[in-house]
Amino acid sequence: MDRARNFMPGPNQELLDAKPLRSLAPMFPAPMGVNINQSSTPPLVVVTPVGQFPTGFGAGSLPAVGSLATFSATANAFSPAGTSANVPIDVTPVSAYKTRSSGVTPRNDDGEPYSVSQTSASERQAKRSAGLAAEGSNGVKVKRPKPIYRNHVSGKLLAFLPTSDSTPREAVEAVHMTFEALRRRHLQMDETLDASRRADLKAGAIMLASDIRANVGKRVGTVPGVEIGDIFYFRMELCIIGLHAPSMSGIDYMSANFGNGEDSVAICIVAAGGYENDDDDTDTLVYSGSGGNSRNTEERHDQKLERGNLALERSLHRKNEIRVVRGFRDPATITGKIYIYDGLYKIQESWKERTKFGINCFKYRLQREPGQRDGAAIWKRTQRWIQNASTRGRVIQHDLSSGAETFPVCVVNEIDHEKGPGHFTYTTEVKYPRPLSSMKALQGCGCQSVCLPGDANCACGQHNGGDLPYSSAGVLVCRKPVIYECGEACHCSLNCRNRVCQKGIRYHFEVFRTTNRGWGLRCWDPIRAGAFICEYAGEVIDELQVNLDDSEDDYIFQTMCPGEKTLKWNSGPELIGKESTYVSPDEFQPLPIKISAKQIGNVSRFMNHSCSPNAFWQPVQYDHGDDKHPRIMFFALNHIPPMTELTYDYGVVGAGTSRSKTCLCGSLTCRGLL
DNA sequence: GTATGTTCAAGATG
DNA sequence: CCATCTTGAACATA
Repeated sequence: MDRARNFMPGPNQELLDAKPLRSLAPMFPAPMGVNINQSSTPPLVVVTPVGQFPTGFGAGSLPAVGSLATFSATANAFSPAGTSANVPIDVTPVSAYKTRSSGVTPRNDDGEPYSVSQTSASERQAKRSAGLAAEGSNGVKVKRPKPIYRNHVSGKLLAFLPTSDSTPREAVEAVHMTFEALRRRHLQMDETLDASRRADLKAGAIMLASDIRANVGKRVGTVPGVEIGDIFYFRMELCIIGLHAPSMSGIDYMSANFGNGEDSVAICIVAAGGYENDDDDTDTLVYSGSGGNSRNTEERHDQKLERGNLALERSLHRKNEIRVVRGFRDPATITGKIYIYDGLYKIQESWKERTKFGINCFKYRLQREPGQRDGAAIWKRTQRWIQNASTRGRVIQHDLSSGAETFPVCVVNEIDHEKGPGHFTYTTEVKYPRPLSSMKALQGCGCQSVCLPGDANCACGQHNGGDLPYSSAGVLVCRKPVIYECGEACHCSLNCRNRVCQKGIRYHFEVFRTTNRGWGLRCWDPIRAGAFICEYAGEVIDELQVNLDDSEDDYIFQTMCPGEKTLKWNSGPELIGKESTYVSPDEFQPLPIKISAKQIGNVSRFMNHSCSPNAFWQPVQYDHGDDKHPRIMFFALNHIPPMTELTYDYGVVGAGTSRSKTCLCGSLTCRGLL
């Protein structure tokens, strides 16, 4: 529908021509003047296959690989040295590390150099070709090409770094997960020392000093690997993935050469959501210009038409697309803020307005480009459902848990006429074959009131390896073989931060009909990386019990080795110079526990497999001490936007198992079988 | 709950 | 190349 417009020359043509210089677009065999980045199609397909990279560029530094088969092979048989050995790349030692000497050594060590991301590689390509500017007279000049640093911290491979054959989505995810790992780790350390809590800034400083980032350089339009609906909790996250560069300012803009001189255009805004306008209309947005507000030393004054304000004004006339990140109050978090990437908008009009403080301020009305998938609209919708569950339509069962969970678990089918999942009994917890009292007891701590991080006398802290596993916000810092929460033997209160999973589900789940994978699980709430999601409830199968019915296989949980994305979630330590806790697939030790959710279970039994999952399982103990049969808890691998299907990696099945099935996860790095 | 003050870093600018 | 300026978020405290 909107497509025809993309091919028409219009007032924005020069800008459209300018754009591909800074994106992946030149690699497409596209006719001149076609705006490739303009997403009239949903950005689900925005990922660029690696094969798009010309084999010759970058001084031959990129391998001429790129088939998905190649990637799956490396993903399956991951070995750190082997993988990186395939990635020769020009390495520059990291020399700056803002948090002092702790981590960085020049490249003198045994580890292999590692590629930051293909996005950076493409940036280099873009910068090299920028001089040629063969695309026409309107090439955008890159104003300040920055050196591309390679990161090499303490001689260790950095946890989540994408390889050169990562898709843009994987590159962004990898950078983002690295940031989150660093942030959680620094928060944990800060809380131990009761020091400053700006772990977001610390993580950001390390990321930028090491140049671990995606989509370096400014661009108009979509950012490769960033999808509409993606959620964030800190401004620094937007910065390191290349969505919105300024760490504070709400307006990101760039200068460009349009053939007839330099001009500035706005490229991204963060609408902080302070001004709640009409509820239902998420497609228009009124944004206020910046400046003029009173500062400590200055008086209030009228806003001036300069910098960001000027760029917005120029963008009104150029009619270029502007990315919009919308901030909302998130009632679920204490600080209560969440940022949602809402896709591309255009400015319709601007005007001056006198504020209540009596100063003139600029206002801009933005209209969302049609044909994009919902972003902020989903947030508004799910928040409404959370406030009043009866506003959720298409419900075929209002509470699958029959009141067992704090919040009802509804069942919806928007696909076909299935009436609901087959019968089972809902239970909130796993059920052991033997009474808990007969199992080995878990040791407890003697802490009064609550356990505190850094308390050497807290037995639970010591049991967990010295640190409490959760931050004060209840977010898991790092994967571990087992996590020991405080339990009955502990003297601390139920408010202790070391009691998370035992408090049960805190989200509004819905079981929904998928198009091709039966029933699936998703959530109305946003879930931040590291947050506890749910337990795998069911019956623990006694090892003595044999001859299981095959039909039960679909609902059996076993601790099989998950893929790389999950395994690397525990790689925070080496980022701050501590010993890596990475467990390679070779070293992976499965637990004997098997849980069947065929007869009894909870929402977890509806979680489908994905080779690129957003959740992972983690053994947790709190009501007994038998480490071979822990409870299995699911946590978020990365931030999960509302209404995103929750998936985990079912793991690699050993050869000769009758259980292998064709995988339908649809991930670009799908292993094919499960 | 909310009002206010302090501190912070990236990138533009001169 | 470097110093200065511009921004408002995040959080602590009142």
